[in-house]
Amino acid sequence: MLDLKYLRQNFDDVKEKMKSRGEDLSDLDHFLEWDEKRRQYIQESEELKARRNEVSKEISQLKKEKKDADDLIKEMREVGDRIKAIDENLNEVEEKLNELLLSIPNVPHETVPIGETEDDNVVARTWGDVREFNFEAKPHWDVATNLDVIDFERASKVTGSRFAFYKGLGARLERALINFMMDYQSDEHGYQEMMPPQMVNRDSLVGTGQLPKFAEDVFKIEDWEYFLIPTAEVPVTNYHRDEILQVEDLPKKFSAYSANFRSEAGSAGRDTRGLIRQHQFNKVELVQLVKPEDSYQVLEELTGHAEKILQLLKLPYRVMSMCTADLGFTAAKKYDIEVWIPSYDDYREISSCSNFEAFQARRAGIRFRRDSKAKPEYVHTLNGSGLAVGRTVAAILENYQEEDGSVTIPEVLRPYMGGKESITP
RNA sequence: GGAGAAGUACUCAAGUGGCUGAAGAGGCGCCCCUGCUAAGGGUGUAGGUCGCGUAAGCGGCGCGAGGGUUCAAAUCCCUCCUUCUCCGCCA
Repeated sequence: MLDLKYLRQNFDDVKEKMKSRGEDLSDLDHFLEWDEKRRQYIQESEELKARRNEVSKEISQLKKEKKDADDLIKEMREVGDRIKAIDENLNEVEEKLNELLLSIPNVPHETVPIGETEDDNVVARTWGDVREFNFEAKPHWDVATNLDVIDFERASKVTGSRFAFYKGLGARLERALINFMMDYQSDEHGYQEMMPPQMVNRDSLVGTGQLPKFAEDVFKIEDWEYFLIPTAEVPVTNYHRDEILQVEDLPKKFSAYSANFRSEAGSAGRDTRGLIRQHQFNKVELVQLVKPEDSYQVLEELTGHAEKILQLLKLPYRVMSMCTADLGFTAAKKYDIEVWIPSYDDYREISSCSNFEAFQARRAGIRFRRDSKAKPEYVHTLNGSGLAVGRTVAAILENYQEEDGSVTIPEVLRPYMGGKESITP
């Protein structure tokens, strides 16, 4: 959410920047009108309320003196009616204004490349050498099925498409990755470990920006105002919702493992095979709440924290700086980390690291005070996957496969795999 | 799920229609006295939000949340949320 006053004062500038995101701007046109109306209603209403407060004291005085106050009471009855009418108008326009504000995406940072499609994303750096196979490399779903470590078929029987059973060493590998990532992020990068609720209420999803605009992407629990989380970002960022933090508490660094649930509405037919696009997947998420002046440096650090995991797993990747058209709704700047997936003969997103500046903090009411006398300011929020576990498994199965169908276990994971060095048929 | 109790400022807490636009205490800030500690006196204290204003400032809202009754609500009514106690159920 953008700041009301900021939007009022920089309306044309914001409009221009929205254009660079490829946003439909028709909604924006009412803003100035509604904003003006709102303030007009507030003034009228408050003037009457001040009068009512004053007269109420007079009435109280008169009553005490056993004098007649009927005229004043009658007058105030009318004033009360007028206030009620004005407040109804006010509520109406505030609702519209709020809805509009909640639907406006974040303003891109000046360092974000301008672009019109995902093809305009910029490669920031690449790491590692793509392996040359001297045999025909298989896609991970074949590798996994042949090793009997993942069962997609029975998952569709038990649940439906886009689900998987991990079995045996496959399940162990998934769990090893979760533990390795969690351990590493807290031990080496100073994140505080969190295990969040995996369902959240509506306010939390509004806070991080999934609602109201993207309701079709999240699963809602029938008969409840609860939703399955699409990412641990939601519960963890909202942990401090509607709070004022002390400056000494910043930065807040949280790492959280959770399952993630996404309806993948609009993705029918894409990545239908394998682990790449599931309705449920595991992810370790990094979340930071920081002082505004620190957030861009922290974005670089946090991206590095995610990259480090890929480096330790020795999986080749590249970092993409998302262009204005591919930023998503909430980010002011975003890096996607893409891991090499041989069967796609391409890099695929495995982590997404974003600086939201105050966009989420304003929605969620997360503030801090620089000292005991200072006015509260909004924190900047950031998050990034560190990493998406299912896609990491896919990358390992493919990049570490051998001609005999076995898969070598990356060294750093072996302590988590009971010392095993490979998964064999 | 059933029965009951409670949610008031940083904390504890008084308060059943107007002098509570929030007593009192603790804590915290400032001042005085004393003075190596401790004690005492005075004084201030919603750290929120919105509107108007260049500003000083003025005003609205604000007693868990949202409605309602009333000239006037922390106080009366309704709905909801949370916490606690007992019972039931349960990994």
